Amino acid sequence: MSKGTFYITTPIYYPSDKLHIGHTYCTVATDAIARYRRMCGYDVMFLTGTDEHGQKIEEKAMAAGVDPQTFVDNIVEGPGGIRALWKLMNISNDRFIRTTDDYHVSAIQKIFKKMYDKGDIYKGAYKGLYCTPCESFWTESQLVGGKCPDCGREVHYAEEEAYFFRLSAYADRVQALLETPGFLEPASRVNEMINNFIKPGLEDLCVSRTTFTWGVPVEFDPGHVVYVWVDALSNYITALGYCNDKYDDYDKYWPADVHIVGKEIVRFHSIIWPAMLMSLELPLPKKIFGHGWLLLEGGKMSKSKGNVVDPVLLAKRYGVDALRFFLLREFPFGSDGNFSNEALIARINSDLANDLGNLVSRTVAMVLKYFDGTLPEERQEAPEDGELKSMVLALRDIYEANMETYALQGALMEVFKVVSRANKYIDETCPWILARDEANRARLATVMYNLLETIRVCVSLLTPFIPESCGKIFEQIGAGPKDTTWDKANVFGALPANVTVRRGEALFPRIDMAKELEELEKLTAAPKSQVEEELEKGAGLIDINEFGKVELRVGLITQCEPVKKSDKLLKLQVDLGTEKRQIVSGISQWYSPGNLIGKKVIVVANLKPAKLRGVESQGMILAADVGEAAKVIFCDDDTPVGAKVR
RNA sequence: CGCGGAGUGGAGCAGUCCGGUAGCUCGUCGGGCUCAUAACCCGAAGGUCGUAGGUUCAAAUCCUGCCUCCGCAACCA
Repeated sequence: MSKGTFYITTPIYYPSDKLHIGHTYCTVATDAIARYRRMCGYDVMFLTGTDEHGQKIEEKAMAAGVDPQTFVDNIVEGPGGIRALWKLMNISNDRFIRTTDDYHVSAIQKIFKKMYDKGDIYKGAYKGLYCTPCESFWTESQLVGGKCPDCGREVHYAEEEAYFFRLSAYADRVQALLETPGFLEPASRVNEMINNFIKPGLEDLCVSRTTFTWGVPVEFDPGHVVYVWVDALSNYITALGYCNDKYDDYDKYWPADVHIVGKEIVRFHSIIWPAMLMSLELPLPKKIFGHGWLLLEGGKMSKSKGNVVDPVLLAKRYGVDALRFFLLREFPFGSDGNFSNEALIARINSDLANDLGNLVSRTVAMVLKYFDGTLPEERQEAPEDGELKSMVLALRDIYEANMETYALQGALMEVFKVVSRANKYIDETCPWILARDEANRARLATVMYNLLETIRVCVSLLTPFIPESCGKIFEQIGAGPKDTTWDKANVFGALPANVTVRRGEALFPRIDMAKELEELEKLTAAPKSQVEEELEKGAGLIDINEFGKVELRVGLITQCEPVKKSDKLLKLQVDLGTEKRQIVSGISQWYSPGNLIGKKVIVVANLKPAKLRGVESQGMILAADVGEAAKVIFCDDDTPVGAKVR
């Protein structure tokens, strides 16, 4: 019966913040694929998890006043955390890995050592210009006036020891791999990888850090911690038991059939990860699939835009299945898609409520009304049954073809074509007219049976996408577990002839679009401003002396021009009364030179100079953040130039 | 000339590889039906396929230039 194994993974997510709809999208898609494979008879291993090390976590934990482990424990396992989110979203992962799990940590140390012993990891020097007080390396181009861009002090040439992975040694093999059809999909990503990273030359990769401690220590060289590449990517094998005794499935499931990843991390998975595996002399994953992003109003989702969509809110409001369905039905899996509340509600209403939910509802209602819920066994076929039946019989193959190429959207579209056809079939056969004459009893029963069979097949195929709702529908149409298998999905006539239906609740209630949009607006429109949040935390308060360190003055803009080769920068000449300053400001998207010349603004006069796009900036002008945009603070015309502001 | 994606009826998209009557979903308008979650079914209106050239009997599709939008990367002091 088993068709073999199928190992599928999501990325391991970084628990520095709550996860948003984008992470949910990726995980839900992976879940649907995993469920599909199980339904087909594969022995599936579906892995997801969290990548918990690194400087950012360390800093976040410190800011929250807890140790890093407590911090990540809370985000991962705590209430409203990542595991709770996956439970809510009905994710069927077989395993969950945390990179802070003991077995993973010790496995990473062994992996690191293996690569070191082989000579693929070597101790080298991270060379560069070093600023001692800032403990930071800078490249030539990052320097400002030859000095540290952070503090403005002198830098000196220094070397710091670090471990490097000989990525360059695998460049040719990686390129060949990338060019292997089917390895990296969608195929458009292949050129991107080759043009951006292979062609310019692959450099060896720094794989250890000494600047923070929250990571896997390099066993044979304390003081170094393993950097994210080795630590995180290896999760795909440590979770199977590679280099550890916790699990024993490596031989069974590796190599992975597919790593589902977001397009932003395609590079790590299609270049660095294979090179690491080559070094370890392990088989390579069969496929990397880079899905697209959900964009909001055409732009990227980001915290600073305040437009991060909360999956919990949506799932609770409309149902987990409705959200799952929307994500996978609305967007082509490989490309970016525009998320909007309108689209969500429209999709739920049209496909789930109007087409599928209503089809089930009207069919069950008719069987109850005309036959008291149980069909008689007499049948009478008619020519108009043919088209519906043949569509149902052809559906599984078409669906399968789509699913095999990760065209989740296409698979769903095909199922709904048949759902629509069934609705049309009701109109063609007019059961309510048949019901008027007892002589049509056999014909009427046939129509009902055909509808139930159509629903059975369609819903069987929808199970990987909306598992819970499908269970409820099966109950309503009287389908038992043996009627809803993959093998029965290309059979017409699996339900018993005298099938009994049961009335159930409305599965997908229709949503009042205008009302809901208003509600959603209210719920999402009031995120706390950053200032409020910081005040709440009691952090970020300064005393008057600290404020006094900032020298603010009124300045008159006398000249203004765009900085060449820059999208955002304007070069301003500002008169401060006692002196003139050149200030570069990133506001050209919102202001043209004409709107600025002659205006009075507030200038931070004692800011250390910095170089932006090669142009020196001797201060900064104050502007308010308005979402992504900036609004410069202008002074009244009669404010004297040079006046101190406090 | 940094890398990549995209511009197709009001909205969102398919079609572009392999030129040949421009298609889908939603919305709008008209009609039908009454089993059903004011749902369902039928019909109609609406597009010089970003733009300018070129190749061709024929271009949304191939070639060249240009414009606009988006993402990544660099600069939002």
